[in-house]
Amino acid sequence: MAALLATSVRPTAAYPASVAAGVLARTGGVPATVTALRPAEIDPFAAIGMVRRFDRDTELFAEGNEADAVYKVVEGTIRLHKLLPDGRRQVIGFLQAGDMMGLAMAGTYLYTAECVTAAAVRRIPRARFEATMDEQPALARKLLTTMASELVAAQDQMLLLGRKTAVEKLASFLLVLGRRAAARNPGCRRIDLPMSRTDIADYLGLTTETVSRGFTKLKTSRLIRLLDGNVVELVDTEALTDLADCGA
Amino acid sequence: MAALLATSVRPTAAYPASVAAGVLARTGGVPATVTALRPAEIDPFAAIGMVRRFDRDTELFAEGNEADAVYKVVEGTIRLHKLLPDGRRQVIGFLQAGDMMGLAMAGTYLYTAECVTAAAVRRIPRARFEATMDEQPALARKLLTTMASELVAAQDQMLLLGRKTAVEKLASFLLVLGRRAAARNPGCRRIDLPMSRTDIADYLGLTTETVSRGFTKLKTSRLIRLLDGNVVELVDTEALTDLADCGA
DNA sequence: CGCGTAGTTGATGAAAATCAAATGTGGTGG
DNA sequence: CCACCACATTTGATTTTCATCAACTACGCG
Repeated sequence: MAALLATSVRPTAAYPASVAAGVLARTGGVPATVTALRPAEIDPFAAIGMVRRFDRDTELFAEGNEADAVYKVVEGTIRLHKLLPDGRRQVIGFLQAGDMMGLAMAGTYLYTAECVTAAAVRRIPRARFEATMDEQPALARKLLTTMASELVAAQDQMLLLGRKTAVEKLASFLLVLGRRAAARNPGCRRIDLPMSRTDIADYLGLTTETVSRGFTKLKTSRLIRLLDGNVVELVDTEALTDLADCGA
Repeated sequence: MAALLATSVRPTAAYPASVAAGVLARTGGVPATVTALRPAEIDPFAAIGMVRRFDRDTELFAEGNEADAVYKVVEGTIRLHKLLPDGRRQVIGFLQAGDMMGLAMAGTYLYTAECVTAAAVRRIPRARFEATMDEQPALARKLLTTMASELVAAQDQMLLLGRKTAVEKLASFLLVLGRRAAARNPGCRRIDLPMSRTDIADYLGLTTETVSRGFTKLKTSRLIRLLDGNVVELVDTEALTDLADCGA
């Protein structure tokens, strides 16, 4: 059960919020004019905090660190995990642009956050975060909705971890990523898998070997195709959904 | 994998909020004067909705039902679960007095809620709930904190389901219940287990047989004692914590 | 080009599921 | 009050799935 070595935080660049908003508009799929017109309504945090860039495998914060800030992913993929004392690891989730972390409201972070890919992350100091909520009462309700859907995702993951077989877990995982990809890019059946087999295994409660065998099985039965560059094509979404079963 | 039969909703009694507040004060450990003085500050929902009583094994709502209300448990134990099409069941959580459900903010409930014991539940229609949040902006922030700790619990449960062994799962489960019990009744090492072995199994991603063997193992190694009336005594909390490992 | 790591595939083992049966327990009716 | 019944729990035997151990292959990078 390999525990990834935690590297220290090494931001490769930092921008004030105004510059970063431009970065977001340019790199994201959203037209720059829209974000420029009413950034606060689209993202209440767009004007708060700094966007920092990090190399892949960099640790943003560790389980147990003082929770002094909330983060919002601007670009790249972030991995959250928890560890058992003997090194067994559970990946709690993979975050992409728009996802938030550190909202746990506890004194310390309850999981470790690391960059799966090079990433840009907006860091909002807790004091600023609280102040913003004081100014904008509607914000708490928006966040409540966000938290609610995170909770729903967590419950789906419980069903997956507790009751699904290895192949069902993998099919579910690919379908969820497929839906995320389709949301950004409608009709797209291809998904990027920037994370390693070990990451996937630790997310699904399996081993790398079992994940690998799962991919082979799905490939052999023509439900997916493995393309170059860690890209997977969902060939038979129908059959994958049957496998994954539930509404997750 | 036995799926419990869903019985229809059969409230055995209903009280207006004012009467129910009295019931709460009398049956709970909180002095009646305190709840009587400032109920809204202690529980913003104390004056909203109706408290209904239900028999054990009654279904409150089912996965897929229109989510037209939010609930707060007043008394008794409620079980939330999700099902796979083939009947495999995952218990998402056990709720006790003070816990809320139905906050998912989706159009339909995403899990089924059933009474483990006879229970009293305050039902807050969604419209009233939204209106109350409009009136009391601070409420959303309180709920945000509630949701955050639910999310934390869900993440701990992911670690449990994905990476812990059968006995570790059981030890963790007992410790969490033990902490809950101690919170209500400081120093208490005895916990009531109103739920069946099947419920526990479906909560921990195991079978009843494995849960039973786990109890036997913990009993034989003198970490717990099984008393009459589904009561468990945590004899060696130290050793149980070692077994359960993590901070969960 | 070769080294190192990530991923795949194969053989074996262990934990938990499944199958099966015995034992307890609470509730009901005689 | 007791006997009986249905069902929950425990215990035992066997099977299955997935983890572990081991080897090989492929890919990326210096």
